[in-house]
Amino acid sequence: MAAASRPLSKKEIRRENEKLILEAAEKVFAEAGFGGATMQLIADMAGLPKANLHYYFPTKESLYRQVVQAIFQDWLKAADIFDDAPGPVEGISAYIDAKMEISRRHPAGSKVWASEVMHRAPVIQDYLETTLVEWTEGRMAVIQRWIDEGKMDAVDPRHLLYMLWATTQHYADFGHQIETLNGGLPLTDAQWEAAKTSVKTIILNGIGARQNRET
Amino acid sequence: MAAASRPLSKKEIRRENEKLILEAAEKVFAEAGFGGATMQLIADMAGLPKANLHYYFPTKESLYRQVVQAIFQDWLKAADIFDDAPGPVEGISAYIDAKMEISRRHPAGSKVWASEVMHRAPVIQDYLETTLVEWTEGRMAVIQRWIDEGKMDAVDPRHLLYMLWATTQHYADFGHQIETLNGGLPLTDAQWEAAKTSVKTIILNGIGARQNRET
DNA sequence: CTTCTTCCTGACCATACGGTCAGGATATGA
DNA sequence: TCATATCCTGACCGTATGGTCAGGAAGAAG
Repeated sequence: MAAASRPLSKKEIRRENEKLILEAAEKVFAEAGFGGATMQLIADMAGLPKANLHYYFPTKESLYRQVVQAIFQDWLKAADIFDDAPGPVEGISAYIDAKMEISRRHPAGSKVWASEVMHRAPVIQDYLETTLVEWTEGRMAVIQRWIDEGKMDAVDPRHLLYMLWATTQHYADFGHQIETLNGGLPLTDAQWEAAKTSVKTIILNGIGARQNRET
Repeated sequence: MAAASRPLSKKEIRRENEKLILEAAEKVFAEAGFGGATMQLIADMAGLPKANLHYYFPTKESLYRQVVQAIFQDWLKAADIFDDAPGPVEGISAYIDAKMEISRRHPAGSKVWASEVMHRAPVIQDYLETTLVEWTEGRMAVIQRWIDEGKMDAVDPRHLLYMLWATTQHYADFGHQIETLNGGLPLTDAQWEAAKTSVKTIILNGIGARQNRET
C-alpha cells in the first residue's frame, strides 16, 4: 500500500509515534474535553494500539499535560512580534494577524487551552502563575510605553490585552458557531481576511493608534 | 438546624428539587465539562441521593440539555436592549453592560455554553441553526441601519457582533486566568467597572459611534 | 553471531460510572 | 379513612475506561 520506506531507527520510531499520538490527542481532547476523551479513541485516531500509547505516555494525564504545554509554547511565541514593533499600529496589527492565523490553522490547540483554563487550569496553573504573569507584565509595559510616547490613547493595557486574546481566540474556540452562522460553511480566505481587517480596524481605531510619523 | 418550614406540597417539592439539581448541574458541568461531570458529584452538591436525580431527569444528557437551554434563554434575553436603543452609543453600551454583568453573576452558565459550542454543539445545534441565526440577522440589520444613518462607521456588523460576544464572555470563560493575572484575587467592583469601561471605550471609539445629536 | 535494549501488543484487571428497580414514605383527594 | 399518585432511595447491574503485564519482535552494539 503505502510507499514502504526503509526500516526506521529506534529514535525515528519514537519521534514519529510521539508526534502521531500528540496530534491525535490534541484533536480528541479538543473535541471531547479531557473527561470525554478516551485513550482508545486517541489510539484509533493515531492508528496505534492503546497499549502503545501507555508505552510512550504512562497516563492520560501525562499525555494531556504534554499537549497543553506544547500549545502554551506556541501561544507565547506568537507574541515576540510585539516587542520589536516601533508602535501599536505595527505591533498590534502583527499580533492580531499572528493570533488569527493560529486560530485558523490550529483551532484544536486553542480549544484545548480554553478548556484547560475554563476548568481552572488543573495541570498548568504553575505556568499561569509564573510564565504567563511575566509575559503579561512585559507586554503591558510595552503598551504603557506607547501610551507615554503619545502613540495611542491611554487605555488600560491589561484590558486591551484581554480584548486581543478574546477576539482572536474566539474564531477558533467558537468556530463551530461561526460556521453555523455562515450557513454551515467554513470561512473562505476572503472571509478570514475580512475578519482580520474588522478586528484590526476596530481595535486600532478604538485605542487611537497613531502612525509613527504623520504621512 | 434549618428553620423547618411546614411540609411542602408535591408541586413545591418538584420545583424546589429541580431547581437544586439544575443549579448544581450547571456548576459541575462548568467545572468538569460534560464528560468529566458525574451524576454522583451533582447529587452531592445538590444534597440529594443520586437515584433522586434520575427520578427527575432520566439521563445525564437530558439534565445537561435543560441546563444548556436555560442558559441560551438568558443569552438571548440580554439582547432585547439592542432593539430599543436609538443608536450605537446607547445600544452597544447597554449590551456590553448587560453581558459583562452576566459574565460576572453567572460565569458557570457562560462556561457551559462555551464548552457546548466548542464541542460542536452536540445538544443545541438545532437552536444555533434556527433561533441564533434569526437573532443574529436581526441584530446585524439594526447595526446596518445605524451605519446607513451615519451613526457609526461602516464596519462589518457580523464581526462587530463576534467581538462583542468574545470580549464580554471572555471575562467569564477565562475568569480563572484573569484572576490569576490579578494576583489570584477576584476582580473588585472597581476593577469590573474598569473592565466595562475599557471594553466600551475601545469598541465605541473603534466603530466611530456618534451621539445622536452633537452636543 | 550473541547480547542487550527498545519497541510492541493482545489479553487482562479493578474501578467508576450511568442507569435500574423494588419497595417504602408521604402527600392528595374522594 | 382509604385509595391513589407522587416522591424517595439503598442496593444493585452491565459496561466502558484507564491502566497493567507477560512475552514476543526487532533494531543496536560488540
